Amino acid sequence: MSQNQTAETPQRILDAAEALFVEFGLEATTLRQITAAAQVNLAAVNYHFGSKEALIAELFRRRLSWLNEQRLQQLDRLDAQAQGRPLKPSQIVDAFFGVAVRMAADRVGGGHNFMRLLGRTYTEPAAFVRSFLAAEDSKTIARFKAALIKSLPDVPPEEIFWRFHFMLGAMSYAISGADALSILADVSLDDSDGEALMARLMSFLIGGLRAPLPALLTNLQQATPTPRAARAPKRRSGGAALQPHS
Amino acid sequence: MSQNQTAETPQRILDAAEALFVEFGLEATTLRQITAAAQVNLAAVNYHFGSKEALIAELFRRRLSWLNEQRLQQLDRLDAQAQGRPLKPSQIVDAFFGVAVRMAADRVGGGHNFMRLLGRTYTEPAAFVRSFLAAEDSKTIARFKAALIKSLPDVPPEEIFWRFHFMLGAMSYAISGADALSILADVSLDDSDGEALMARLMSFLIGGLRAPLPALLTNLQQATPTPRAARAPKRRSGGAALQPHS
DNA sequence: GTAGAATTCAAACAATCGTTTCAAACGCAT
DNA sequence: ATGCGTTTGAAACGATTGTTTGAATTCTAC
Repeated sequence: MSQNQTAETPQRILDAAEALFVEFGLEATTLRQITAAAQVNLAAVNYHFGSKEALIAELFRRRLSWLNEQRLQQLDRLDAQAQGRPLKPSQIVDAFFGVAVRMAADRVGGGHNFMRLLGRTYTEPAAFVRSFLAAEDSKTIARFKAALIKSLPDVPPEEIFWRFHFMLGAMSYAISGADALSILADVSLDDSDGEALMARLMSFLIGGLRAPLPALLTNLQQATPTPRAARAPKRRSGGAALQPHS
Repeated sequence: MSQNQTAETPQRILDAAEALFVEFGLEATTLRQITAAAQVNLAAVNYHFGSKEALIAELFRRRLSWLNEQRLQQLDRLDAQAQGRPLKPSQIVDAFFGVAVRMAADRVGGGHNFMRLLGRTYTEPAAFVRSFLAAEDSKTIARFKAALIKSLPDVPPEEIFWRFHFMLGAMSYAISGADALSILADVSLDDSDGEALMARLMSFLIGGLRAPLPALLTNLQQATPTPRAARAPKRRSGGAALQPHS
């Protein structure tokens, strides 16, 4: 037994876990699912990684470090050839989001699965996930925000922060792609073409980033009713609530 | 005992569950947490709702029905006073996203909690959640998409679908707000002003929606390395992987 | 007040979770 | 081949999960 075929056990576990986490979520995916898919023993996860949490952390770390490395290299390249002059916002946006979307377009290497997972994770409730996400991303984000501020001297930094945040959301949903979109659209959209998605997303992002500043001190609330909680009108239609089994 | 103070048991359960789901997620939140927070007996959830899944469904239903009702009313109002002429895209966007953001600004009625939960749920892995999300939203989404298509006759419908999707993502992150933003920004942004957030988001959305169409048949891949999975370089720094307890 | 339905309560249910255990199998230097 | 550290294997661990049970309690109508 134990042919140790091509990849060693930790790699197999990471790859299997990545696919399952996308499908079922971090919490709902069990170690038994993962080890079964990876064709390794159940105890292998705790042996090689120490715990499920450590497995998740390592899973994100190996991809995020590569992703942010590429982003910073791209920004360095642009900075070098700009020779001190401020970059165009579209260049900065492309360096940050373009690398991510191109990674998401990589279906065979697993990048697609990971990016779908990552987009969801920025709003993940689990505290430990957000903590190492922040640790991995903070340096990169800081450099890109600084570049954007320098690139858009007429836009207040706080406004840039928010728009960067909005762009992250748009990218996240763009990568989640057909999953959530199939809810909304009766037609099935073709999201297999990563380059086309990239082009769509990029023009949207630039349009939003360069939009005219909001007139903050304008018309207050319009004729909209107060958004209170809807009192639940009636719960069940038919019979009483006696022992609602099955 | 059993003072049955102000709200009856099902309401108390729904309100408590809503707050806990935002904080810990749908799966990670236990019925014992919920019933303890609502100060009701553990069995009350299964008695009144039938199961945890049914509780979640009812929780989303009571808010979503109200939300989509308001959206459609707003669109009806605009349609009526437009008298057949196509609406401005900003009007349509405001009718759809404005109602949501204003609901998210309602912190006392629980709307804030729910909208944070909703934004995350569109990318939720759990199948049963997405199914009734689709059921609740499909009619509303269809009407708004039709309005947008009519409002933007020069933009291909498929492009509008995608941009609508991007807008949903931006709104989701906008509402998640300071949670995810605190990862990215060292400064603490003030997201307490719902009207200011609304203004920021709306100008971003309109800018993205009205952005020039991407030149789809342009430059192909640039000088970016192939986004393969990074081979995990080294896992642990120090000692061996023998019994890594604690 | 009393009967009967609706609700609440404490306790237990089977199932499944992440984790641990310890012996067996393996890899590899000598 | 021998010895030893590394990895795998099957089985069990305690804890926690959603759910169910059946008796007590409260509520409502007569």
